[in-house]
Amino acid sequence: MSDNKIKNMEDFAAVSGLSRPTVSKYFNDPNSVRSSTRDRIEAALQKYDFHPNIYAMNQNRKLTNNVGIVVPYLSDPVFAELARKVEENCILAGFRPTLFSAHGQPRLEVEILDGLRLLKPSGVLIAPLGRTPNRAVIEKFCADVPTVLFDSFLPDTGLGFAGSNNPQFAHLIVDYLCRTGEYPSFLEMRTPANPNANRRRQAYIAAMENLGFEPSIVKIDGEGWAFEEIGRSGGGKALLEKQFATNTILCSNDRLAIGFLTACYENQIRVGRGPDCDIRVAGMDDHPFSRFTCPPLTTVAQDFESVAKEAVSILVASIEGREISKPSTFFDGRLVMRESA
Amino acid sequence: MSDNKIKNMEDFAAVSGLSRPTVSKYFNDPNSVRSSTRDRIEAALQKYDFHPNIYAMNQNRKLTNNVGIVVPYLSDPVFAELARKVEENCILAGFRPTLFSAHGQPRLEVEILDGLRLLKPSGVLIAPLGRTPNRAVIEKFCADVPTVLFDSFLPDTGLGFAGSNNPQFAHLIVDYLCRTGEYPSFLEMRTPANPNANRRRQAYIAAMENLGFEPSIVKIDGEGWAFEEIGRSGGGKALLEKQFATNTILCSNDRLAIGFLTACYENQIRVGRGPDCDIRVAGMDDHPFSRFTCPPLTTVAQDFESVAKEAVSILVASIEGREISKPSTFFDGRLVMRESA
DNA sequence: ATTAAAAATTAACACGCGTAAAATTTTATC
DNA sequence: GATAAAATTTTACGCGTGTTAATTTTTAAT
Repeated sequence: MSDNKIKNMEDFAAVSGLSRPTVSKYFNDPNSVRSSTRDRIEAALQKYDFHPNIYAMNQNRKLTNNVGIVVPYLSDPVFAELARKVEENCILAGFRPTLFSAHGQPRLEVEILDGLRLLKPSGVLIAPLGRTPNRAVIEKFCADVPTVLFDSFLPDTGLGFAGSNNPQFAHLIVDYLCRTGEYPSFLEMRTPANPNANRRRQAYIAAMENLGFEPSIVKIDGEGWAFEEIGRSGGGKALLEKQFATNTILCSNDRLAIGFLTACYENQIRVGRGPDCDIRVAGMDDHPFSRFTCPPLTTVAQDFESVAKEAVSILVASIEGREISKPSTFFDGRLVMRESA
Repeated sequence: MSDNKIKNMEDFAAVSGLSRPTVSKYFNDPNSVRSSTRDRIEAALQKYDFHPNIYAMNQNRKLTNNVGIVVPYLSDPVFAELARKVEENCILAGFRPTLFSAHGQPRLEVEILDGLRLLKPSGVLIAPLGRTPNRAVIEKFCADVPTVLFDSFLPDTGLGFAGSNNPQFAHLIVDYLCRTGEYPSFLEMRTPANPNANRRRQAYIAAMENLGFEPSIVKIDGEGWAFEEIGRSGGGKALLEKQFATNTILCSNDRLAIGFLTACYENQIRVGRGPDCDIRVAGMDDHPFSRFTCPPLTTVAQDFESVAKEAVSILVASIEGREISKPSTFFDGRLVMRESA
């Protein structure tokens, strides 16, 4: 640990008895130098702990080691989990991921993308907010920077996509609910913050018609990302006004369901599938807290791990110049039966 | 938008009819040039949309625009919220914040700090994991990089600290619970992931003794950051074994309380302050989800906004060379009365 | 031991911008 | 309009690394 004034690669090359270009080669790919050379460098690294200046590196390199990860709303535990797994996979693939959240604001999403351009990243993984005005911005961005979309699909944009098979989610839970009791009414926001909501609604309708039932959708007011509060107030109002066609409610997502469960509690409506219960409630996503609601929420679990892995693997393939065999993958969800339905 | 091959500041200076050093001055501080000059540059910016290469900038600048934000666990919505507000305040202060989560792993916390050194940030805001083996690492880091701690206090470390007055939290809620009913037993993890837990326990003891009651603490097993599950399983076990001295349970934090509420539900124990209820439950933090538990959780709200603002303001003061009048600030919590207690 | 191939060295330029000193121009003051 | 002050230009060097071409050294194969 005698780091005697090793200020740059020049100095470090000197103390390791090599030339700077050789050392530079090593840092760009340790396997590009002879193993005996590699050993000398690594021995010197132990003694002097030198780190190349990343700004000087990135200034000249065609490809930085940076990867940007952008999610619409990091305070939403579903996205926090997804982002965590994407980050993990990026690190495993040898990248330096940087995490960004649009905090639900389209303006911020644009700013993040602008900032990312300056970082000259090797690639970007983005779960778009999905708001119409930003579609063009994201398309433009994808044209400039190797970008993989995840979670929320945009047609003909980016290198590829990995996300959930939202229609399958709705079919799965609708089938389950119908099989085990009354057919479900659907609860959602009138203007969903996330475009996956639309696919889930459409699949709900299709699944219902498939089984010969009349779809029944209750749309509640509320803007933004405070889904629980929207589910509570809007869902409570819908309950009081008896807007639901049946006593089985399928919520567009778990966060909405969590708020709706609170509304049920406030109105002394017993939730569950027991004989003494008034109503069944189900969601979609398998939000980290869904297991801890009262009663625990029946839902469809997203396969975060597969989504994250696939998204990163598309990016890696593209960066390494390989063909992308399957640009878009939609992973099936898994039914999670708990006590709420 | 006729961006005709403007590749660097040289080119851009040419098309704006100025010299490169003047343009460079402008980008480092628009007010450092004459207003007529500023206008010419900004007019040219409209036409050519040039952005200085941040790698070249940061290579030579004494101070980069970067600020690192490090939190122990981003999937915990309490930290997600806190991080969001810190980020917001950094942007307002003119910085480029980058967010990192240690994901509860001390090893990752060290790696993040190592990575941050390379970024040569103007400053770092860190909420330490608080695990003993990392204390030395963080102290060393603080000696090298201007660093402000938040949320979790470490004595004699960094430029300053902003966090919650955890002892006051416990006093506040203990007083409330004693005033409105039976005195509380305390539920916590045997080996808390977060060091604030220790301050809360000590303050619970002090508050109880202050009021002439015998403190009663139930410690439950469980490692890691899955607090809800630990609260559910450990709390449920404690309930069955009748470990609690009273029927009022104060949980060390909201996430533990959320899990404990689930345990109560599973054991058909009615939670609340009504005459038909069996038990009262309270937490600390005001977790975003606490308003939506069944029943809604009585708790003490952290003043995230003040903590974030103060932490950033300490950093800004230090960077601008001003005296830091008050290095450590502990913000009081606000009692949030809901139905659980 | 000879020879071809692989790896390392040397020398040099490039990247894009910060910054400093001296010379020049512009602006403000009286 | 003269003078001082402020802003800008010119010139030049520095930052730490990537990268390339020509040369030398080392390794592997015969």
